[in-house]
Amino acid sequence: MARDSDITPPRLVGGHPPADAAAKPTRRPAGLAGAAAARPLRPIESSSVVGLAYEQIRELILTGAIAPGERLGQVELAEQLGISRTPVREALRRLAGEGLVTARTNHGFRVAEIGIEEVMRRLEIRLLLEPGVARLAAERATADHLAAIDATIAREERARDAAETHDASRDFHLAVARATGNPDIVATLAAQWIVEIGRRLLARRTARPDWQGRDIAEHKAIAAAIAGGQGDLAEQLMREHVASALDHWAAKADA
Amino acid sequence: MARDSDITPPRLVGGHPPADAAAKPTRRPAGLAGAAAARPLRPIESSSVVGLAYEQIRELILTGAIAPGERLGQVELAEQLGISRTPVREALRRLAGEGLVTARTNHGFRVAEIGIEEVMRRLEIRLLLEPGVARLAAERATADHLAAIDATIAREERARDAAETHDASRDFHLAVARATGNPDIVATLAAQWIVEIGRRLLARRTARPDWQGRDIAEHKAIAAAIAGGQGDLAEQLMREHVASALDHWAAKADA
DNA sequence: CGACTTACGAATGGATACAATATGGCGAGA
DNA sequence: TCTCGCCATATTGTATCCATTCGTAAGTCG
Repeated sequence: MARDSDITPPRLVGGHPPADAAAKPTRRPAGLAGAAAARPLRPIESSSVVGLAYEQIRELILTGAIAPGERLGQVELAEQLGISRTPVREALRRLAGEGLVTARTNHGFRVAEIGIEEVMRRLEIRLLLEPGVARLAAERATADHLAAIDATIAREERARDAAETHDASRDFHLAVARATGNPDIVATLAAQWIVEIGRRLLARRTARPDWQGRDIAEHKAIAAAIAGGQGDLAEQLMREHVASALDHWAAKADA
Repeated sequence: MARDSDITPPRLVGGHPPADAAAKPTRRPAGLAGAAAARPLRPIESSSVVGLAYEQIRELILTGAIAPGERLGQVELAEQLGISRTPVREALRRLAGEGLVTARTNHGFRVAEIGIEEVMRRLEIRLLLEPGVARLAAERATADHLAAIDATIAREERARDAAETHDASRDFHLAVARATGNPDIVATLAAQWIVEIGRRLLARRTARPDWQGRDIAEHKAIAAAIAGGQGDLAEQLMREHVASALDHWAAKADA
């Protein structure tokens, strides 16, 4: 079959994947080479057309190429992807399960809208989850986990635009979650970012001049607390960290 | 996650989905009449065939009619439902998105397995979330919310078997989550129950003689704290409530 | 002149047909 | 007897086709 392009293999987020080994920070093949170690053989990434369509449509949505609220015509997508409508529909259905698109019978699929109030709802979930996650991470993190966390901070410092900054920041939080050893926590937390479509709302946030530097500083403090096994401190720092983001958005909502 | 649209119906509540009207005869009788009857599947005879197929397959999995790990043959399901494979596939893909079934390309769909360690991973998420949820509920609950919470406790007391008890107990926790006013919290929490396939593992838990009564008593105490606006107390009681469940399963895991 | 009706076109939902892949049995050879 | 390789069959994956519904806009009546 048309194996046109190398695909992004295991989805980072979404669904409830059973195993988490091979933790991959982002879809960049670069970086961590020998970390796998455990099993020399990795299962083959089967490239079904559905999977490819899923990846591509997802990327279109996440990069903002298709705006929130916009219609996702099945024929149009199928033609552009060079496939038939059937796999497109299944890919869309899968995206709907993740909340990236909405579906109404006989009305087709649309890119999910997201407003400030929804961002705040998600942040509230993070505020409930992440302090405890940080505590667990401090109690359980292995050396590999700590290295992975540091790597995301390094990426954050190297980031050159809002999108990279956002991705690295998100991956920091997911790396902390991974340190709990509970893959379901990672999946649940990752779901809170899924709907931040297009990273556009975030662009406004990161536009605030001092934000990025402050974010990184807070991340470093949290990482240090985790590395030092200081569960109470990590919990408290993470709570303040997420709460400040929530406050920031709340202020924006009023304006 | 769950947004409106009929593709994402309520499905959080205990009972069966509401009966749908609009009986529109399918234009294809497709006579393999006597072949069915193996499973309690009734042919679908309404619009939105995917949704209905989803409901029925989901019910089969949740009630344990199809055991975890068992294969979900597309043709078999399609024939028993009296529809074609296309909507069946889409329903299965949607169930895969929720983690109820697993999908491997060219290998078909299977009912997801779940073991004690997975139940514990889910409980750990609940342990992170629910204390804070209880606090928020105490701060925000309206009279309607309180009534809904009480209703689930009443159902719990009326329950006559393990399945009813389990459903009512789950609905208590979801009703508390609903009192936070954040629907995403409800969805996130609900996802933690989704994979408790067949309520079978739970049957063993509820088999413990004093369990049900103790559960109800704890629920009542939590509800009282929420109704009284005692956020600290509600949080603490909920933490102990969930923690005891986690301890219980941990003990089981050792045995 | 405006609101309602009604046809037409386009796109979705579902069914069927075809292609590709895996599963299981059988036989040959070590 | 066990293992490997091959073939038949069953099942999944994808494409194509038909029926139905929705959106739109022209057309008609008040």
